Amino acid sequence: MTRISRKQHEIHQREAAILHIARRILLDDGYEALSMDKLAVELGTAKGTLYNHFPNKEEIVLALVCQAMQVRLQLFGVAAMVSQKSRERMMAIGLASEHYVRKHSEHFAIEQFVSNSTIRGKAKPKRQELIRHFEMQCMGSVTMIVRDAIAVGDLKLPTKLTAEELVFGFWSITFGSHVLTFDRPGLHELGINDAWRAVRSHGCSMLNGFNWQPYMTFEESESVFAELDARLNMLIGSSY
Amino acid sequence: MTRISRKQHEIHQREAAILHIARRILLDDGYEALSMDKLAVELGTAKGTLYNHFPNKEEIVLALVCQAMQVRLQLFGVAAMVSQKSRERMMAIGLASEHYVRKHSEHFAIEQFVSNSTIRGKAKPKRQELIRHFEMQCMGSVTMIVRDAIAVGDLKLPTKLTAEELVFGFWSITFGSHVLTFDRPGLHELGINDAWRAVRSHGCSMLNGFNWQPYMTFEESESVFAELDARLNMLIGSSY
DNA sequence: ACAAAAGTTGACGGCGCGTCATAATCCGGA
DNA sequence: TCCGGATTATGACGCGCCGTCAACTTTTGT
Repeated sequence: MTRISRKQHEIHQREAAILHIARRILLDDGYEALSMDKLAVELGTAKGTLYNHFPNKEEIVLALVCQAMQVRLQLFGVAAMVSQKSRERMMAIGLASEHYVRKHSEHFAIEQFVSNSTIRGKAKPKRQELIRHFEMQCMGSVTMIVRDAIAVGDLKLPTKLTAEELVFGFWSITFGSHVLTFDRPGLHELGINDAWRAVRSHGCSMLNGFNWQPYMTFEESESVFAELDARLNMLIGSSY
Repeated sequence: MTRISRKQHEIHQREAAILHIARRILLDDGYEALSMDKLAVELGTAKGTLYNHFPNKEEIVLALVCQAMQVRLQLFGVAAMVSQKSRERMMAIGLASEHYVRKHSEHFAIEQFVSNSTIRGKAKPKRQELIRHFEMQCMGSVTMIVRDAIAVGDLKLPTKLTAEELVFGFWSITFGSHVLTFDRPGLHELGINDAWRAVRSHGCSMLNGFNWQPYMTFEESESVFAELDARLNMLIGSSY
């Protein structure tokens, strides 16, 4: 009995160790540097053993991606609860994204490795579904804010646009700018001094463009952002 | 004399042939399927010959990326001339992006392969500069529209935001949504029925959020988009 | 016509992924 | 305590890929 659980525990622990080492290699030396042989050596086992845990290299990376998406999802969940006012909740989602990219860049970076690549295709269907599930949950948590805003009368959907399509807009700008910020070297030299501030500003403009009440200039919104950020950090801190 | 040119011509032609074949393989079978051996076989020469033209595989792909960026740059150039009104010129840039992704997807797809990857690092500095140059030119052509708009009084920059940072916002939303649209399978199932329309709508909202004159509801803007698109297609057609 | 320069070739070294026969270890029952 | 079947660990191996290089062929200039 104790032996069964000991063995199973050991196996479970090793799975975590594999992911841990893999993440370190990915972050330190990039995707190219991650090889199964190296991983096995660092783990202190034979290569074959790795294949008892993961069917191929891609699954390891995608397992890391799943971890990352969970972290983001959690942040979004917290952000959605940070205020009663619909517009502030939406702003908080933006902040949560920013927080994720800046403070959990190790996760964001790993998401980037697989974003436009062939890696996804090599995963087992189960993993693909899982990833899709996280994506939907993430999107769902934001869509709910939009629906609430409409219900309360803070927002009216633009012509023939669904709530999801509106979320898509926010998703695009956040995703787009964060990707650009993150892996474009030297935005600074292009005249973009504070990309993060710019993104917040653009998000604010977009909400104004949607006529999402209450209207807010970016100056006004900055103190709100500060307040939301503080609350967000508190909630995140307490949720550990 | 004729022999000199014949030989040089042959070499030049082969370079084009290499790129042509490489593009086909990339688009048909993905990045993983592109191998130097295969390329050599399809080209009908020995592998070593490839290395007289390109120092490594990545350079081949990045040469394709350069071609792609030139196409985009050309489209942007045309778009910037499609109207006198600053806001319409900006809208045309959005349309040009859309046009690029939809009608020249073979180029856009290739840009995607290298977007967040290790490939860029393996290129020669010269190629890196070239890519950077295209990027700056692209951005510059849009920044100019913003500056013009400010000069004419159609637009006032938000607080402490540079013209480049404003362009960055547009770049983000366009880039972000197009990447999401392009390589996320089944946005449709997420409730996003017409992603292209949604992007145009969001761009419009953003411009309104910036108070870029003249103010336009998305309904109003749709006919403008149609008109601009027609003019764009004409200009593009005539520039071939 | 001929030698030097330029271009071509494909076998080779090295590396990475994933497999599989073999060896080691674990576990329940006698 | 010991045994035999089941589970897990191992690492040499097959295969495919990249980039090199010495040997070979073609082109160029004289």
